[in-house]
Amino acid sequence: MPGMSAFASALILTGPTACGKSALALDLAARVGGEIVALDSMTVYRGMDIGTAKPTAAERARVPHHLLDVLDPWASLTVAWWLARAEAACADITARGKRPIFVGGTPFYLKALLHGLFDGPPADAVLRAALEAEAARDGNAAIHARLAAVDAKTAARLHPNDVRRVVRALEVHALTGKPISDWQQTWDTPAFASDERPKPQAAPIPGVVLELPREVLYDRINRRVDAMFAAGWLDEVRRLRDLPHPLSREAGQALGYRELLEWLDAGGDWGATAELIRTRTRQFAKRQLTWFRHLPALVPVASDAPGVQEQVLKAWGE
RNA sequence: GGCCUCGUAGCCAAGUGGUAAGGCAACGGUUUGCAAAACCGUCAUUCCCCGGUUCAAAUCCGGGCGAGGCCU
Repeated sequence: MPGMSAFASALILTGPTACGKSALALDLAARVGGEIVALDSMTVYRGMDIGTAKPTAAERARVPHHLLDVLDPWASLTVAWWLARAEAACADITARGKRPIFVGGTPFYLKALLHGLFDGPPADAVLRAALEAEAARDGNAAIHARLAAVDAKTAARLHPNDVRRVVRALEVHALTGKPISDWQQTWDTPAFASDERPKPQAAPIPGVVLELPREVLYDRINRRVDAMFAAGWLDEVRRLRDLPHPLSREAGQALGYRELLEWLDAGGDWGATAELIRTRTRQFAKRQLTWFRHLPALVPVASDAPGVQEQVLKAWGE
């Protein structure tokens, strides 16, 4: 795993959306001489502030933040790009004698940070489009069968309707001549539990997941979404819509932004739209939780407990 | 008070005599270059209640309760 040294003194603070990560991180950063690196796939975009709960200018003045506002909303983003930037940011922070603190809740990026990515080929837009068209034309089963012919192991673990992953598997095979299952040796997934080959050591970055009772978390999510509306979220989305370029696929799928954009040009029941956004945000939190539950390296800490700061510091080994 | 319509899971809803579609929500899960995305699984021994007809009723009949509409 390249560049692990850049993460040598890093720390992680994660948790589901609206659990109180950012506020806590500010205090923690002051105590450990840290700078914050956003572990987030959406706060990278300029102009997407309210709906992504991006730290404010005042908060950023208190503690330096990295990887915020580094992309125009019409630009695409991938995990690999994020990971490379994160590594560079950490190197920079460390060189200045500070400690990088990853703060955010994008679980896929977190997993990539902890376990690395396999050294395979990046996405090939043209090939991918062709593969997707093929799936649409011949059916999901047909393309899945094609994968089974070249990579039985991966085909067996992917549902035929999981077109996205079937396409990527086919893409990697087409580009490298090797099945993706040969490349994917980095992660310790159950699918490879029986493999004999040695698994690389995961990067030992101390990490904490903030926890909150489900009902409390859901209530905070509902309130925060409403607070975002009150803060002018809809106007922010109007501004994005009036930009010279349309949002990239990645930015356009941000929670709430997608629904608000749809509401702006199709109209409809505002109350229903607001409720849809609250619901989808709760569902996202649920998905985050299933990742966190299965990342044993993370130490759980109750977000609403008195003395959280001390508990997090202790879990970090400080 | 009379007439009509309706009552199926948390919500919407199909089914009008042959053994409870579907959607949403909820809950669980997958996740190696779109991940705030995408995908998968589970979820009514029962159809407002009581009685009747029938080999068989959510479906037909009678009564009750509840909701809505119209009339006086």
